[in-house]
Amino acid sequence: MWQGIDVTPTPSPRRIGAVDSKTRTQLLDAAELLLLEEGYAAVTSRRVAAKAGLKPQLVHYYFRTMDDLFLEVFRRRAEENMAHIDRVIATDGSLRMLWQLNADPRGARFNIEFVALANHRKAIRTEMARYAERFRAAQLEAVTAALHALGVTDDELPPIVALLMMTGLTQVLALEDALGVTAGHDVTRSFIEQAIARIDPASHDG
Amino acid sequence: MWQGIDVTPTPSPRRIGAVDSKTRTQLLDAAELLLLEEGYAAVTSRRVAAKAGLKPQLVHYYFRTMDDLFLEVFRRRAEENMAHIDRVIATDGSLRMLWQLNADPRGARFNIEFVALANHRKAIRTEMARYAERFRAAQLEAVTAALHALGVTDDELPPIVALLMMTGLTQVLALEDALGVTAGHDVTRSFIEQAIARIDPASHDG
DNA sequence: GTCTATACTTCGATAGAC
DNA sequence: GTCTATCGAAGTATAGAC
Repeated sequence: MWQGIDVTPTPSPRRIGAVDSKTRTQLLDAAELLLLEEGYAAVTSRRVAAKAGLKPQLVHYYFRTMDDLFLEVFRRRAEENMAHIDRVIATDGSLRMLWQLNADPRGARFNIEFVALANHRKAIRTEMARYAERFRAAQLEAVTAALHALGVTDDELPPIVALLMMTGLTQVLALEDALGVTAGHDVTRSFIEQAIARIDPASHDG
Repeated sequence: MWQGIDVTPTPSPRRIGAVDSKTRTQLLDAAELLLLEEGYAAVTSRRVAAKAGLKPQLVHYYFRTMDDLFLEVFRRRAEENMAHIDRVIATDGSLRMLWQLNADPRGARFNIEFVALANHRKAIRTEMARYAERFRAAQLEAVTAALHALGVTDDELPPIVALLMMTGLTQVLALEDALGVTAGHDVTRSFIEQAIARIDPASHDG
């Protein structure tokens, strides 16, 4: 299990609540919901507490700073995603499955907020980079195996290019969807699915 | 010229500074810089004013609300981008040029912040959607013309798919770059450039 | 181990002086 | 047309009571 790395320069003398506390989990849930619904700027100690039906000061009892809270929200989701990816790939590492894995719009939305946050919070940027590399490695391995198994050479289409295109495309679709701009999305999705079906006729939907 | 649409429900009686004021421009510049450097959460009336070397209350003299300020920052950039796109396409609408147009990392970064902002500010979401559609239409027209001129049929590669893939790819490259994750980026960029050179040998770099 | 009283800072916004 | 004095609400964080 992932332990989390404490990078506190001089450990604060202040006391922090137990990590297995039910209240702590409620605060994390509330923070995550708030982040998804209203963006990171809405995740303040007062609003998180209000959403959880608790006193604002409890946020700072369980999390030394707001950054610590953000980090925990991120890690929790990231670990879950990582496990999900590993599970799916182990079961069915087909191109079709890898496409579906990336096409989840909820994950994309979560991403948008954290990327923006990472833009100006060093601790979060570092943690995101760490997970981004793990996600990338796991998916690249699967894409490489899938393409090679189908006889696609690196000259025709390098696996990393296929992966980055897939990631970029799903990201941009999710992003525009959030804006309410969806022209051409269906056409694009079915084109990709047909392209996958063409080079990998064996894998098909349930 | 774009006029801007006032959607104020009941027009506030409060007085607002002239749009051609030099001070107003200084505030917009400061806000944009702050947004790029530290993210939207750093764009507060006090910090914007401090960066411009002015009093905080001036922000609310020139902009009724902080949302109005954000909208103006966005519109200013968006108009500039739109003009740039139109100019480039009119001069050279080749695939190569369209790729380079999207590959500008500064624009991508600006985008990230505003997408995150748009996630929970309706007025900004609406304005972003409006411009997203204009950008899309202009670029789609150019991509369609370029592909058809090269004999690429819609069955082989629909223009909207090509455009969304290009947009997504450049976005994901910029985004990862900001995180410090750049593995495979160079390989991908040169693969795309070679692919463009292959189907469009006439267009080449200066 | 859990929670609360409280300090002090910064926020957006307005009313009114020049 | 331009700018300032000031308000009330909300922000993070700590020290100490239970």
